[in-house]
Amino acid sequence: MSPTRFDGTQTQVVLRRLGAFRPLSGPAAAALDKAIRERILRLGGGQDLISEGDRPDRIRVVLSGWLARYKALEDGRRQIVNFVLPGEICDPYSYLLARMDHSIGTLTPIVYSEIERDRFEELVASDRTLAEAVWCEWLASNSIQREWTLNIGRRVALERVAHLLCEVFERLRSIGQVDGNSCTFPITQMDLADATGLSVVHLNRTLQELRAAGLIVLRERTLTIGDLDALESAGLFTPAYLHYAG
Amino acid sequence: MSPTRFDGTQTQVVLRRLGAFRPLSGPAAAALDKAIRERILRLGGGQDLISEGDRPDRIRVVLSGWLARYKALEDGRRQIVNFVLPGEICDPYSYLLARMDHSIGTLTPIVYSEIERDRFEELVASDRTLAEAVWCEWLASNSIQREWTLNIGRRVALERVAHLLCEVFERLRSIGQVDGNSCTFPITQMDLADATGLSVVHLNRTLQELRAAGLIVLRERTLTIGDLDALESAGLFTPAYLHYAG
DNA sequence: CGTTTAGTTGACCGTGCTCAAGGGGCGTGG
DNA sequence: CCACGCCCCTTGAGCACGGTCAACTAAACG
Repeated sequence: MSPTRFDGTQTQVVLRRLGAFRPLSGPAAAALDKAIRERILRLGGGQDLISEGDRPDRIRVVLSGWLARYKALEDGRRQIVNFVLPGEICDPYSYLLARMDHSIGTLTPIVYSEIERDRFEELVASDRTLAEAVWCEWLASNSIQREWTLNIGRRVALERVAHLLCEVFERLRSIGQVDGNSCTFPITQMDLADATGLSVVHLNRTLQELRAAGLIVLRERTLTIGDLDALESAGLFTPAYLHYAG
Repeated sequence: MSPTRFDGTQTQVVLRRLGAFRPLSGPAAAALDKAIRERILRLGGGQDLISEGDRPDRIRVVLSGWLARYKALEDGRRQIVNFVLPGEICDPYSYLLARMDHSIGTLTPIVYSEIERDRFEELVASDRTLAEAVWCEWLASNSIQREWTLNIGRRVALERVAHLLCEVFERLRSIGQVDGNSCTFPITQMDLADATGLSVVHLNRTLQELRAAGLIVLRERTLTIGDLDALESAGLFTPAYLHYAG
């Protein structure tokens, strides 16, 4: 499925993602689905959805494509602090703070939906399962954030990259976007380097190490994991921090 | 003030911290203060308040002393992913998830208050300013989390340590716990190393570099900043991400 | 008074960075 | 249609930042 097409079924990914934390009541799911469909938008790759310093005033949910939360230093150094994958809410409640403390940019072209603040608050106020699902989704995102800090602070390059690949694969699996042991992996090595705190050169060499060990095949924007157990072991990966109910 | 004494005024630090995000209504502040006073507890240094894998089921707020959120790898590597300072809420809403994804341990003896989940939910449901303040406090904690990821991923050792010292100083200032250009700094170099993703040896040398440059004096659990502007500049520190309303 | 914990220093080494160059794919314009 | 430029990936060489190992000191503590 092309990331820029919208075929009318993609709103399902949001319900599926939230449903991984709390089963949504029928009415809540219907109301959320309706709200999402009212304002579907697109954005090309390499664009900022919102930038550090902006005033956040609405909610956005990703229907397809990948984004990155990132922070940049003045001299150009950049750190991606998390990915935002399909089904995820970009910025729940962030309008409570005056300014964005980080940017959210597209890594690929995306399709997303915008929901105004008031509308969003009505939605979560109207149904407890929905409110809790949104909360959990956000708490899980914070948990991933912490795991990334551990990843960058205490894992060596090979572990670090392996861990990230395992995480992305699991996150995509939870929304039904893996096919056997393969998934789309539409980002550049420079993005991966900025996500792992490595230089592009060293990231490249680390990927080749993983390839040479038969753990992954990564080409043409597709990741295939040769031996998931081995990759998880190489990355010291355990999925508990993703907080999926299953 | 000894971190283990409770003199009856320390509940103020919580109101002060929350008030930095939203002015609390009088009744909300009074109700919160009352709830905090009902169950005051103590814990020695080097203890876990809650451990990874535990089921969270209540709220705790820190009245005095420092804690760390941390994650550990099986082989002993440890990463502190954030500090929890006086006035902060350890785990708002984390009981919505089944298991803790990280541990929270004391770096010093602490005084804290426990509030049961139901009681806490009543409190925040009863007053919008309180609910928003709690939300903001949590959002700000997430923001610090992101800054730490940037810090560890993209700043070199000297910048990294300088940044952390600036941040802690600002956080303590916001709760009135700095004295001029000095503040208590009650943690070991090993804790600092685990917070910055450095080895103890290299952290020690980095501190000495900062000392030699006249930027800091750090001894006997007290940090004195010689030249705050210079330290902030060395750490590429800007306080916007702390989200203080002032 | 012995033991433990925290801080410090030296020496050596390795992981990962920098700089530099080249190749391949792809879109664009001449 | 081909040329060119751009982006992304890859590779080599050299080096530096920061890690590891080890030993020693000083303070805290029982």
